[in-house]
Order: sequence, then structure tokens, then C-alpha cells
Amino acid sequence: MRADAQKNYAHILTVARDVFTEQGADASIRDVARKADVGLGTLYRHFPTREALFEALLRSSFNTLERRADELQSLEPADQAIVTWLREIVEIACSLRGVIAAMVAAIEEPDSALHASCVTMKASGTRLLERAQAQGLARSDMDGADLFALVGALTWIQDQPSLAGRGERLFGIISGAILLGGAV
Amino acid sequence: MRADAQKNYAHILTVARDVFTEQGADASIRDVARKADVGLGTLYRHFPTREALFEALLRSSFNTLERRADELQSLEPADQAIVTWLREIVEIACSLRGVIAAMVAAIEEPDSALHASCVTMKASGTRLLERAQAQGLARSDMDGADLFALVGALTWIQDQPSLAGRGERLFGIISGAILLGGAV
DNA sequence: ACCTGAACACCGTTCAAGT
DNA sequence: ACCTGAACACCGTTCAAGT
Repeated sequence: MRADAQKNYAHILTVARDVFTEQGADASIRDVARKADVGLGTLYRHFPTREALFEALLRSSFNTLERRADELQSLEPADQAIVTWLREIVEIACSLRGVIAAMVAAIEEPDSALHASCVTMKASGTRLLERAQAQGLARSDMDGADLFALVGALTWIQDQPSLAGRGERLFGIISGAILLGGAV
Repeated sequence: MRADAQKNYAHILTVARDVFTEQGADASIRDVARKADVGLGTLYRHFPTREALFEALLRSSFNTLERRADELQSLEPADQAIVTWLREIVEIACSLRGVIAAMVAAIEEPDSALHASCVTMKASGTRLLERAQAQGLARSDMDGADLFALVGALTWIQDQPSLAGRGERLFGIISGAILLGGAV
């Protein structure tokens, strides 16, 4: 990539993070280009879809979480590992308010820029769940797709301004429902 | 209301139901006016906001649910009453895909056309929850606002096409977490 | 009393023209 | 190789002019 292009790429991301943080995931792409002082075409060249922008903004978080999931896979007890993972993925998804709908949709859209990250993330969760189930620590009547849906639901709750402050309690209630031991 | 106005009002609602059913709650208002063969101003005169359209479309369902909640209040056992209520409110909210976000936001927006319905609905749920709690059938560490948030989460899950088919199982898991008896 | 649609200020996306 | 912004087809909302 040419030096000027690289600079534009990085600068667009910085501005996009600000705009999305302020206005949520459905903020105006045009507004991002305007605030970044680049032509609309330049933004579209680097990020052909809104999802491509999301992916670039979340990539490092996704990567960190992936390594973390590997660590957690050998952490005992298995139920605590899954709750810790849940807490971390929900926090990442919340960092870009409203992006969770795109992430959940991406699971069944192979062409989405978010597809690979979300499939990987879902697979990590599935492994953690299956280990807890094998040890009798998680309910056996659910699968990785259900866990992924619960990540969506928890994140959605956190995203709603009118539900502010209830996230922690509801996290406890829902994550407690996955486990067999009882309270978290 | 003049006869022609009344006819327009009813016809807009019929068309709006079709358009929202097909495209979800964020469908184009302009498109509704176009398909109803009325001027844009006519639509805005009858329904000054998108929420006013939602409210009119859901009003009879809300009213039915309100009467139903009164019945359920004296239905034994109290835990079964709350689960039945949950099932019915989630089904109503799902009938207009995507409207749940507006409903949850309306709780803290007194000027929203959806405010009164949602406050009433939340109050019904709270009464049912408190009765179950008094009988030791529901966990005591949550309140009506938490229950309302769970209605939101359950409806959101049902709204996501990529999570189709998991609604029933997740309903069981989450509603089971509210109750103390265990499985639903 | 009610209806209409032009007008305004936006938006996402594409692509010919420039450097 | 990359950037620009006009052009196109939309959108929500308002309001003067009509019946």
C-alpha cells in the first residue's frame, strides 16, 4: 500500500471509532468521510461495506479474545472459564453500540466481512461450553448456537440506554441459567 | 373525523401492517404512503411519528394482553402465570419485527406514542412477578424492570433471522432462570 | 377539514475524471 | 495507484397551496 493510502486508511479508522462511539453502528458513513477529510470514494475503496469498517475496528479485540479463549480452555473450573469468556465477548461487542445485530447476521452470511471473526468466536464458545457440559457443569440441552444467541441477547441489553445499569444483574441471571451449579 | 379521513386512516394502517411485516419496523414511511396511495402529508397528519404508527398497529394486542394479565393474576400456580404472560407479550412484540427497540426506549420517553402501552405492560409483568416472588416461586433478586429487559432480550432473539428456530429453547432457558422451581 | 406534493436537507453507492 | 466529488436514487419531515 502506498504511503498516502496507508495514512488515509489509519485516519479513517480513527475517525470512524469516534463517530461510531458517539452515534452507534448505524452512524452516517458520509459523515465519517467528511470528518476524516477524505473523499467518499476513498472511504469506499478501503472499506467497501459498513461491515468491513466494523471488522477493522474490532479485529484486534477479536484476536485477543481468541488467544484468551485458548487460555481459558485449560482453566479450571470449566464453568468459571465460560463465564469469564462470556463477560469478555460481551464487553467487546458492546464497545461498538449496535454492532451485535451485524455480528449475529454475519454468522449466516459467508460474504460478510464479519463472518470469519464471528464463526471463530462462536467456535471458541462452543468448545468452552462442551467442556463444561462434559464435566456436568453446564446444562446439556443447549449448543454453541444457543450460547452465541445468548451473547447477542446480553449485548443487546447492554446496548439499550433505557436499560443502563441492569446489565450486570441480567448477566448473572442469564449466565447462571447456562450453568448447573446455580448462582455465578 | 370526516368520512374520507377515516377511510385514509384505516387504509394507511392496513398497508403499513403489510409493509412492516415484509420489511421490518425500519421500513420506509414514504413507501407506506406510496403504497397506500395517499400524500405524504396525509400519512404524517394521521401518524406524526413512526411510533404513532406502531402504537396504532399494536393497540388491540396491547389491550387484549392487559385483560389477559388480569386473568393470569389469579391463575395458579403463579410461576405458570408469569411464563404464560411472557410467552404472549413476546409473541405480540415479535409480530412487528424490530419494534422491540422502540418499545424498550419508550419506557423512558414520556412523549413517545408507545410510552403508555409499555409502562402499562411493564406494570402487569411486575405484578405477576411480585406475586410469584411472594409465593417463593420466582427469584427475589430481580424486579419488574429486569423482567421487562428479559422480554426485550427474548424478543430480540426471535427477531434475528439467523437465530430462527432457537426461540423456543432459549425462551425455556431464560424463563427458567426467573423461576425457582427449575425447568419450565 | 382535510389532502397533496414540491421543497429541503439529508443518506448510501458508483464511477468518470483527475493527480 | 490512489483520490475526488458530482451524479443518481433514495430517505424523513415540513408546509404552502389547493379542494
